[in-house]
Amino acid sequence: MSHTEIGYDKVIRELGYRLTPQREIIMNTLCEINEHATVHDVYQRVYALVPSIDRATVYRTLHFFRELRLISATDINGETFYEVSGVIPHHHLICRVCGAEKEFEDYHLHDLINHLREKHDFVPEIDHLVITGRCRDCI
Amino acid sequence: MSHTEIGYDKVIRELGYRLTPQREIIMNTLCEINEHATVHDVYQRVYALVPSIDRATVYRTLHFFRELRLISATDINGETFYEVSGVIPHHHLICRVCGAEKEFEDYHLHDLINHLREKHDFVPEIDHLVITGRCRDCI
DNA sequence: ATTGTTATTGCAAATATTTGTGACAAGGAT
DNA sequence: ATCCTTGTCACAAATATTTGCAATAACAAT
Repeated sequence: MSHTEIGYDKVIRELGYRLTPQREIIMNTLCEINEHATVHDVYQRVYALVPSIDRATVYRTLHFFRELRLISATDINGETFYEVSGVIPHHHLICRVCGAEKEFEDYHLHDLINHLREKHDFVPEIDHLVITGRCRDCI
Repeated sequence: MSHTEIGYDKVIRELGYRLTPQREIIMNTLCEINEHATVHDVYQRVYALVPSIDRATVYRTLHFFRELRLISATDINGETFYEVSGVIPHHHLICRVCGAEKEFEDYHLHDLINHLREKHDFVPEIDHLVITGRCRDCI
């Protein structure tokens, strides 16, 4: 997921916010990591690059990006993981026993999403769903 | 959700753990609140009842209950809410704009769950799903 | 009932996260 | 290019959450 594809800078500016070096660096970092990362992961990389950037800024920026839906935040077992929102959302199955992780594609949710839209007047925005359970080997 | 229905004490003992007054009080508190509550909510009530119980114990106990799946933990906008696991799981639709909250019943997920079980060899354990999006009034 | 084993707790210290604030800088206007 | 407005940042302080450890107490065995 390259940041050039996203056009996040435009989104930020069009909403009246400012594109700062800190935000650029943090977004680049998330793109480089290219899988879900914790605040700690992000800060570590950012610090290696520009040590003057404060932890609070990393926290605030990740919250900020999430609010704009530029990234997704996912709670897995009490820990929060951040990831750049892809063009097509994807989701995860995680085994509670062995921890195995498996992607599953968004179209599996289409029926559910349509149903909620038609019968419940609700438009779901499911950027990154994580479903825990048991995988084949742990049933 | 009354604690007598759950038989949580048996679950705890059968797994070799111990039923302590602290655990009883915290479980009772969750049952009394009877909707999703934050750590803060729980601690406040517990403290009013037995001030000697430490915050750390509340944190640890909630994690412990969750691990045993006696309660569910749900992340909503970065805040964690705990709730006693009901006999029949239920889920929530939350509007990102106005915050309106609406329950939806488990059977809406049955197709998805069956699909994941049959085609992906994965048995989902979805205790308490929260889907954010936009409600009718905010579309 | 008493004893022994060890899971659990309270306390304190460590770590993680959020928040207030003055200084700074992004970006629009001139 | 310079000036203004005000959103953003670094820093420090406040709060929230986790962890290490010695003392305690559940509960199984006797």
